[in-house]
Amino acid sequence: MPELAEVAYYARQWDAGIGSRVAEIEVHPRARVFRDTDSVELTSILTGSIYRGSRTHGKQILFEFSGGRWLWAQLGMTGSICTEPSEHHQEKHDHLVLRQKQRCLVFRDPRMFGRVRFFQSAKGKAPNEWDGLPPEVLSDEFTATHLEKVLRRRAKTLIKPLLLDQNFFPGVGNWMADEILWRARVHPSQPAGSLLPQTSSLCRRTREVCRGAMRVIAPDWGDPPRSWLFTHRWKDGGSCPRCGFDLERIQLRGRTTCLCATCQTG
DNA sequence: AACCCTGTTATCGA
DNA sequence: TTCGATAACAGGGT
Repeated sequence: MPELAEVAYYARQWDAGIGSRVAEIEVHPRARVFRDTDSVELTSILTGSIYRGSRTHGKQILFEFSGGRWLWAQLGMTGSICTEPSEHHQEKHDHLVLRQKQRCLVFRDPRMFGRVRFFQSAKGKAPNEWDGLPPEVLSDEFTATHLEKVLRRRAKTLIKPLLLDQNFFPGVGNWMADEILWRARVHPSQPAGSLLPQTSSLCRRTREVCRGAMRVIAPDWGDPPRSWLFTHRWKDGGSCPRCGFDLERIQLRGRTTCLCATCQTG
């Protein structure tokens, strides 16, 4: 489910618990979401700490707790983050429940493609891995020059699968990639190297879609406007909001890709 | 009942 | 080395 802006939305869901103590923790210790961490250690060390707040990087979420304790979450396909009332009973897919006096902070994920990792570090210092993440699309480092290097380095890779590569476009997921290519009028199966002449427009569209998604979705999960491809892409018989031509769905690297064959050439 | 899925990773082979 | 195809993960919606 979640891409850049949805992830940002979820990251904020625990905000009500900022400054409050985690009195008790419930985990599903065998859950696949803990495959890279020790959930027993997580439980014993995190209990009693105070929730400080969250930050995101692409699809990654980092939750900070007092005493240099951190939870790093990825939502996979079906992960979500919410709060529940203090009397909440752990549900089937609630893999992590942080109980505070006034509420519960919950990580939920039916398919368990998501992941939760526990880190400890010097106070106020994010885990080392966090600093090694690639430039975010909406950061100043994500320039046309930077994008050009990416297109050259992965010249033979088809542009759509490349856009889904989190090493280069952190936060971009399936619908955002389609939206970017539709706006840039680029066919998703163009090799990245063939798009060098369009680097600056591709860069602009990429940033535009990310910024737009953050504006519309991140604050309160708003619906994107009808002018976006997004609202038409899943409907059978959907048509291009720009030219009215029938939208097409193809498979690329195993992912459904929606495009307008009239607007997007190549 | 069959097929779909806003994600990621390992493996095999060209 | 790089990249594509494929499967696997696991559950819910249509």
